[in-house]
Amino acid sequence: MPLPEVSQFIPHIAYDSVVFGFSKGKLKILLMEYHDTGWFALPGGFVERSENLEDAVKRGLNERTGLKEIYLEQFHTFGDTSRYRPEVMRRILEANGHLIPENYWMLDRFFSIAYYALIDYEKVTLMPDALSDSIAWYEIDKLPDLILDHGKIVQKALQTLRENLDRKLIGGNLLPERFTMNELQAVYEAILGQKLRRTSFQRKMLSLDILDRHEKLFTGKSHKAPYLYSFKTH
Amino acid sequence: MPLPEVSQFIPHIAYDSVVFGFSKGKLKILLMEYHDTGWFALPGGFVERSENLEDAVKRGLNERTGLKEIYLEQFHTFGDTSRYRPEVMRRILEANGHLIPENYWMLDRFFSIAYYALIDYEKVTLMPDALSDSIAWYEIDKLPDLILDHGKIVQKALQTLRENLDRKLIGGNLLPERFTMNELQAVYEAILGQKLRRTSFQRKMLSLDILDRHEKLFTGKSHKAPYLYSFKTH
DNA sequence: CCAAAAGTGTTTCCTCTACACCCATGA
DNA sequence: TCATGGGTGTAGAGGAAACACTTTTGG
Repeated sequence: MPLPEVSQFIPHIAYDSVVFGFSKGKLKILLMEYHDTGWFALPGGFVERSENLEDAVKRGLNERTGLKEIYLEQFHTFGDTSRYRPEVMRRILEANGHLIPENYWMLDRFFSIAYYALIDYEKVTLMPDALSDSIAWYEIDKLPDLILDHGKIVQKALQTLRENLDRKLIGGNLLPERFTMNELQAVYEAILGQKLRRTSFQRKMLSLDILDRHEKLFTGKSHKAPYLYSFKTH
Repeated sequence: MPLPEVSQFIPHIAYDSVVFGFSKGKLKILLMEYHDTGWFALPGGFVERSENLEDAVKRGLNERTGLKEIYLEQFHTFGDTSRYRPEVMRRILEANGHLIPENYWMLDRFFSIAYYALIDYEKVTLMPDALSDSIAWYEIDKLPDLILDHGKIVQKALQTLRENLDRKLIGGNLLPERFTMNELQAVYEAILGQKLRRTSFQRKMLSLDILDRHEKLFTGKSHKAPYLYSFKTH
């Protein structure tokens, strides 16, 4: 695959996405590992000349996860000069066997507009891009070192997610359509990083009047079967 | 003054600032009026090649208000293609008597990183820039029409300000060092757009343990003199 | 019947609200 | 002494937290 031409994209502008998923009781995010470098990074990309910013982010996420409808939230734009480390991108491109032209646009200084996404872990089909060995899930508290300021971006994403937890009905976007109260509580606990009281949590969620109660889920275990819930649509 | 050269600035990237001040019981923001167009816009600018984003915003605000220390908060980046209206900037430049070169960089598509600032109205000395007739205060609910999406930017700034009102101790940045409880309440009411109860407000503020109480303020009016307060520095 | 987990009732505590009252000030 | 606005005391309403209790399930 040839190097992207600057004529296709807007120079100096990139996005990075922190994609949250929930599985086996753990909060996870997606990371790319670049060929032959051992370097990890957030999935990101560039904006085409006539493309809306948010459409660019959705396009990139669709290419890597196969998802069409994605819950997205912009949370910060990173524009410090300390992000300007042309040797990092140079090494990534060279490790892919590219010959880099003089003054190549991808080695310029970039401003990164950061988004977080919330997705249903089960619905994702991961597809690495041309520069990457892999794209995979990593537990939020067991991340490898990331390039540039991507570690800081993850921390800011997590902080914003916590602040928005009550205001924006985040929980549902990380679960399948129908879920038990226990599963929802596990999501909240994973995001906040602390245990919550079972009875208080249940009452609080029910009092918000945002859940529909459905049939019970029989698991074969010898105890009362929990109800399934879904978020109200309107 | 000659047209700025692209070599000095990063193309495609701009910032806009919503500068809040409080005076005579009203919440106000700063607007520029451009020469010979009747057009109003937020104070904004470009980022120099080796300049941190936030330093660029502070530089721009310092040039227009004379203030050195400014409370700044980034709240959103606007990147829709609908913002790309080169004829707007062309008219502004031409109204200033400039001859515009072919493919001039200021007529390109721009992404705008928006900040809001909170400042002490009394400390400001307003200075218009080269393109503007004036820079002046406008009451937040009596704004003229603004160019491009600047109206949307103001709305988003106000919304973010309201959401952050409790979390970030905003009130103090809009007042002088020392103020009465009544003045602080007036700031809150102006931001929220609604009346608050006097006694509840006082108790709430005091219970937060963020205020120091100082001497009384004697105004010569025939009633009990209110205490002056300041925000704790710690 | 038992163990385990889900769901609900109840008591307690704390906070916010509403309203009243007292205080300080200058005319 | 009065009018005005500032500050605080207090009783009641509302909601969160803690704990106990009941319910449901399969072994």
